[in-house]
Amino acid sequence: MNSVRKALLVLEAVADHQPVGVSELASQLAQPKTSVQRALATLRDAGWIRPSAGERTRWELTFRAGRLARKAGSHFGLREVVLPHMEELRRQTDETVHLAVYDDSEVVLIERLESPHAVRHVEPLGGRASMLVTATGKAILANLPEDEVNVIYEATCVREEAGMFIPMKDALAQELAEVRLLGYATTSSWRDGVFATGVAITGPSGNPIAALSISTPETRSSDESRRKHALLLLEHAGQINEKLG
Amino acid sequence: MNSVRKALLVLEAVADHQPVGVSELASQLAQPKTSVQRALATLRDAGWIRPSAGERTRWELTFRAGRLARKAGSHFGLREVVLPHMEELRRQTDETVHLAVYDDSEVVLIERLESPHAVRHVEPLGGRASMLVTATGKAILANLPEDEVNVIYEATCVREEAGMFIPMKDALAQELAEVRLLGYATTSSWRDGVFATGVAITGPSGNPIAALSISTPETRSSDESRRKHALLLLEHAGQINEKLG
DNA sequence: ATTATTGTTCCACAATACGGTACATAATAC
DNA sequence: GTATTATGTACCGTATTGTGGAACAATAAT
Repeated sequence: MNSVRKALLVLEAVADHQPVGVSELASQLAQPKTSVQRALATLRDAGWIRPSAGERTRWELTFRAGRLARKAGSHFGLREVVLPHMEELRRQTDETVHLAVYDDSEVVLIERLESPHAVRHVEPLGGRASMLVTATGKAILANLPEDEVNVIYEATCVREEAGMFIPMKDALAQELAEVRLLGYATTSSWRDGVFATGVAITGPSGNPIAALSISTPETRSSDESRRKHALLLLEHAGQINEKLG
Repeated sequence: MNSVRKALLVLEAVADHQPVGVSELASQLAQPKTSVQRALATLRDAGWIRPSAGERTRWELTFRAGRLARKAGSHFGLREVVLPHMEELRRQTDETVHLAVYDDSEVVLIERLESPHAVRHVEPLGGRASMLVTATGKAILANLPEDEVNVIYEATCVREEAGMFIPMKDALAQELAEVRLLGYATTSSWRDGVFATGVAITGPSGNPIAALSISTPETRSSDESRRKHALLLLEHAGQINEKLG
């Protein structure tokens, strides 16, 4: 189904450049204008894109992808199961609680409950981050087979954004072993002045599908609070895994 | 491009039933098993779905749709532009601030900053609601041409969930006229005990693409706070529209 | 043991996606 | 002002490609 492939590529190209016209897309994708036009018409008929007002037809996404996204990375409505636990975690800690899934060698923040404190750590929803340095990312990595970890490691190196810290391969392996032992991951090297603790959420298959984390400003972080956060996360993750199983 | 249409239907069916097998999908969609299987293989190759572990092959979504969704309803990164204003609004009001887009005759909550108060209004991200009774929905409707409003009205009536309040058509028209005059919409008939004020965000084309709202428990709501919220929203919406233009 | 259901492969047929060419309109250059 | 490029859209004959019935092995239900 070549046409499907092309149509999906067109869809993603529209997402990246919206609002955008046929010709620009065609040159971007190195495809004949006619083919792109056909794909656009089909995607419009299917309700995934719409022409924005104006003389020259510019294409933009509808929210149809959003309907899917709500369910992506979540068998059985991950969010519905996890959200109550996130509320409880915040109540118990008064700190910011994050839920992230992994996609394309990165973690993606899909839900967040914020600390009530004036000083707090805020990340944008939908934001992406390296798996090698975040608490959520390392918690997930620790539950993946070694070869997949390697793939992700390489992919992260390739991406290699400026100023990004990438741990040595053996240092990472050692840390992941420790994470497996403890059951949770921590980081203070992701955002300056933020200490985070994370645990993986594994579906019924045992594969990690998401991770929960608690972030605190280092000024509010102590040995005691770190222990408390780790314990709470482990407890809730256990209950969540139970519910998903 | 019939195949594209079918593939997209399969994709959405997978989203609705994941994890799900070929046969169930085929009967669900009333399509020959072979066609569905072909579509699944293509979607897998394209990276939109993956087989979940297990003997019998069950299909589930990857997070690829999520990548699109982040950009849906937002040319020029709507969220990036709006988020700082939401932060400022919450700082100024200490109340919950919502950002919603509209899709398929409903409003969808895509970003939320919560009130620091113990008593606060919390809606789930990605949640959907009628446009006819929400502050965000009415703010958007007031900026749409009359015929589109009618389409949405009819669609909402058809959906007709149990216990859902649907205003009379002329009452709605009158209210929307008032919203156009004031520039903002209010509601207290959406969630019991919650008063909300909303304004539309119109892109460069003048079409409404999203809406901002402030929600407060009625116990904390007064004539003064309502005036304040409306003014702040209008001010910020103006600045946002400026930036988008 | 028997039956129903599932995921998967094969294949001949024709439907349909393909992309070159063409045309009209709107920005741009001169 | 005209000339020129770039853009969105329509047409059309060819063969590439998607189509769905039938058959298969393997599991689950009876």
